Amino acid sequence: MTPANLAPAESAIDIDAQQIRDAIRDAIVERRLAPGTKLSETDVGSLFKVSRTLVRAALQALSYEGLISVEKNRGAFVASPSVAEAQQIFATRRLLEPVILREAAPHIGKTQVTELRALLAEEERLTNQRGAPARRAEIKASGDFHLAVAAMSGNAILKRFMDELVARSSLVIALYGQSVISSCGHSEHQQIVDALETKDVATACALMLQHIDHIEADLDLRPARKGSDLKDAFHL
Amino acid sequence: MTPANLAPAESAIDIDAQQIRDAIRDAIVERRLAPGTKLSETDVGSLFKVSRTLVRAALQALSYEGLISVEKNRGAFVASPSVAEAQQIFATRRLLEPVILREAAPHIGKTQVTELRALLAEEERLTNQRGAPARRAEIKASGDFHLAVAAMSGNAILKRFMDELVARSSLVIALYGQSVISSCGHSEHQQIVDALETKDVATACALMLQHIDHIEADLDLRPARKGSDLKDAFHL
DNA sequence: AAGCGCGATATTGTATACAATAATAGGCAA
DNA sequence: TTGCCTATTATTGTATACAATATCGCGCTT
Repeated sequence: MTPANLAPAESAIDIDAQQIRDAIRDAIVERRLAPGTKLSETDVGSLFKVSRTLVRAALQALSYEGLISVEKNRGAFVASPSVAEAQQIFATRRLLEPVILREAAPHIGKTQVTELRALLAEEERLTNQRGAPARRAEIKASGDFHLAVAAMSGNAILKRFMDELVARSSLVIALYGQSVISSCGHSEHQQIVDALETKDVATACALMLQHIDHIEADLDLRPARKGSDLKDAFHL
Repeated sequence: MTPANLAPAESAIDIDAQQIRDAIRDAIVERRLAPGTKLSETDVGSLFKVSRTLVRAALQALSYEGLISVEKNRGAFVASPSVAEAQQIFATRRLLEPVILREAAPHIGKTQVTELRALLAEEERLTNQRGAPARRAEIKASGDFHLAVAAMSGNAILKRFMDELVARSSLVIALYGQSVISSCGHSEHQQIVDALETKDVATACALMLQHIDHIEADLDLRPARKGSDLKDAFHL
């Protein structure tokens, strides 16, 4: 499969590695590229009208983020996190997000609440809209909420860690998600903002943990899936 | 300055990007390469007897880790974290290391304690040894202790986050450290292991925070240093 | 003498060419 | 027909060539 669904409107002249990286990352996060999809250097290159050099740079960067895996002499593939990796990703989010919330809380005033509510509004708008593009935008918007909170912590390092975790979460949801319905309960984000607005950090943290639980509850993280249990797959 | 102190014994045939990256990272972490040092692509390439292609790949990877900064059309330099960055690095360690400790604690049994004590013994051996190479090894060993604990958490993602933080901490210490003496109080590591051995996680966390405080206390993180305050520098 | 501008030089950015490895298909033998 | 082996093809890995940009030094001007 040659991904023809990669470059939205990047026909602007003079693409650089960073833009390619962002375009591919967006495509992965919005699930236009399925886990396992091969990203051939020449294909991607011709798509963006650049040489393999820049493509390789972009792919290398994405592999560092854990969004693609490059196999020596075989090429780059959109990552398919194993069950174990999926569990680690969410375990890490459970550990980090409360910490981030506590860090961010002191910096959250009227301005920040307004900013977060704007994100919520956008989420809601997308929820009420139908069609695949809206679903994709919704996935991204849902992640953006978590990232916005992380940014408010004022700690760029934490923000970067969350960038990675949110992006990889999207992959996990693509692989193991069951309900087609939105990945993130929108109302839960709302409740978290409410708690933040009243400076009730403890409640906000509790809600965040519940929220992550709910996301993970929608996942089917049973061991199978890895070819080994073929008989099991047919037996039922 | 062309770094002649980079490749220890890498004359082994067929170096790849990963090895170059590791060699440079070690050189940075062990402070054989000072912050601000320029890493010219051709120089590094001829040093390892590879083309610029591989060097660029290695440099790109290191820039993701925050160990070097690449300026467009100007080249790559060993990073010199600003005061603000330095503070964020340590702030993040203060947030993460207790979390890691709590995660690791359940997995720490006799075997793990033995492993940690072996690291402590190595640290002590180096402390009692004189000469620059021993000092370098000591810096690395001190970081290795923190990384070993992170590894015991069983969470590869947390481990990777700590990899980055420990490496960058080494840069900060190189830049802002005052005492020439060892960066990490060795006895503090020992106390932490003692607490872990008795499953006293709360104490271990408290000791860890104190430990980080002590490291940071040895730093001179006053704003100056950035050229702007020349008059201040001479005034005193 | 100091400052400015311009040309020479060196270094990085990108594309391409070549080498090495893996995937594929076809044919041969059992 | 099935299985294996080989030749072919395609793709990645690495080096090199060329283009673009920045740096440095020289000479000119004021």
